[in-house]
Amino acid sequence: MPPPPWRRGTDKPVRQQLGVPAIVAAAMRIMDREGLDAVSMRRVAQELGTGAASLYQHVRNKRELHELILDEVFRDLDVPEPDPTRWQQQLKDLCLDLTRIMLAHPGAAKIGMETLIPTTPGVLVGMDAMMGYMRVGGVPDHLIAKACDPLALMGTAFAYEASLWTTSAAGRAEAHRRIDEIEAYLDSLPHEQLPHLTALRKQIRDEDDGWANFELGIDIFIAGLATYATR
Amino acid sequence: MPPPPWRRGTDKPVRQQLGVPAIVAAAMRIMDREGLDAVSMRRVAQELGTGAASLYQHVRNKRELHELILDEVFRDLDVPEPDPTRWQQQLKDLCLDLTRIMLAHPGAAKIGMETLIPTTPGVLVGMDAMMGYMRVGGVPDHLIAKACDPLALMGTAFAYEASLWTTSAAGRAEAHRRIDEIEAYLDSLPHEQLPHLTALRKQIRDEDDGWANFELGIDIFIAGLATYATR
DNA sequence: TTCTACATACGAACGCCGTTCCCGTCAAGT
DNA sequence: ACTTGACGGGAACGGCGTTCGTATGTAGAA
Repeated sequence: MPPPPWRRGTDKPVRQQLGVPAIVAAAMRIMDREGLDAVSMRRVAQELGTGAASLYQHVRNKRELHELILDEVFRDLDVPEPDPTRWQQQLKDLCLDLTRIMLAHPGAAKIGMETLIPTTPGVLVGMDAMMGYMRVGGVPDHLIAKACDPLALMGTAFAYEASLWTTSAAGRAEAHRRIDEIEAYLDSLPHEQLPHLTALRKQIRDEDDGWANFELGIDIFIAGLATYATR
Repeated sequence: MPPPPWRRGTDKPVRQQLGVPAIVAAAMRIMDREGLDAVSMRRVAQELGTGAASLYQHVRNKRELHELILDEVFRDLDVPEPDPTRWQQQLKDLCLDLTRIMLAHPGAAKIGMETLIPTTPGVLVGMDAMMGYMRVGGVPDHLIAKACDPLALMGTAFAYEASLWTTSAAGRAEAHRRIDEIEAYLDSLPHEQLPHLTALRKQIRDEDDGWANFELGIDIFIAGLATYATR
């Protein structure tokens, strides 16, 4: 039973109850629906029915808000216990999963690239798991510290690139326009210019499936890594 | 003999001679000095002593201007003839060189990441060379088309990340602050949480040299690629 | 119960941004 | 000499991140 109207202090509804979780949730809603560029302080505030200034009580600045989104996304990562007999598969799965969750929230990958060293808990859990797989696989410690970075970078960078054109129909159209441009350019050139690009035109056009492409990239890297393993 | 002063139409000097090369040169000057974010239409126009609107006669929009910068940067790449006996070294050198020139102009890497598929001549020359090395190395054609992408992506992504903190003292300080944050966080946790991250703390802190790190990443990838080569 | 102090909410404003409109001006073609 | 069309650039539109100052609801003190 609601309180009678005359007891309400104001005709305005109850004062907004802001808070970090509400803000992050709103931001993610906007990001998934309209893309990362739409996640501005003003737009998020609007989503919550308030003004931009209010957000600064809970969040230092836009960058911090973005990092909070990234953390939220990483919480979807699940990390099985390392198993020495199939560490390569596990490592690969983790990389693919990492990329998958970023693609599930286009925009997250961009945040991942822009954030120097993500320090939020969700991200650290993922890093720890990745290191674990390499350790049980017998990759030397000094190598792990160095290999972790490019591996995570590959996943993030791929997700970033993919989200550029996967998201919108406009992006996809743009990509095809670009490929056509290149083909036209190749045609306009004497054949001895750019011979390899010319020879591989077919393969490039066929290779439409970016994901298989990426999966292979990870395979290659892990194959290289296994070369260095001692066990 | 110059015309007498009273014959001049205005006291202003001769009409500005704009043009794409002048604009790109000015933009690069600003980028190298103040970073990519400072390369705004207004700022570039100011550098040329004119208004922002004037630039739109020569350049479709800001994105196109950025791509022109990227092309200019890629012109610094030099590409030796492929040599079947040392294709791996050549491939590695190209990747490193690619990354080096991007690091020489911080901001270029960000453009490279943001640009869906760069179609400018300078970039295509680099791609062609990369494919050439793999072909003489006996990497199967269908694989080349797929491997080229992640390889270029690794270089670009690394240069991007590196330029985030290499450029300014502020960035470097930020990076160290982040590492300290992580260490403090690890200390505050029960030991069984994040065990691998904890175990590798030393290696992570020591590994200060990002470049060696990246070089190793490329090595690993090429080692993996050689696994697939038939010759 | 009334008053006070404090944390929070938020309108307004500052100085940026990309882009477009529109008009003045100059140079080349007729 | 006149016309025309391409180019330069001022002003304006709508949006941005962030800060300042003030209003407001609440919790604790008197």
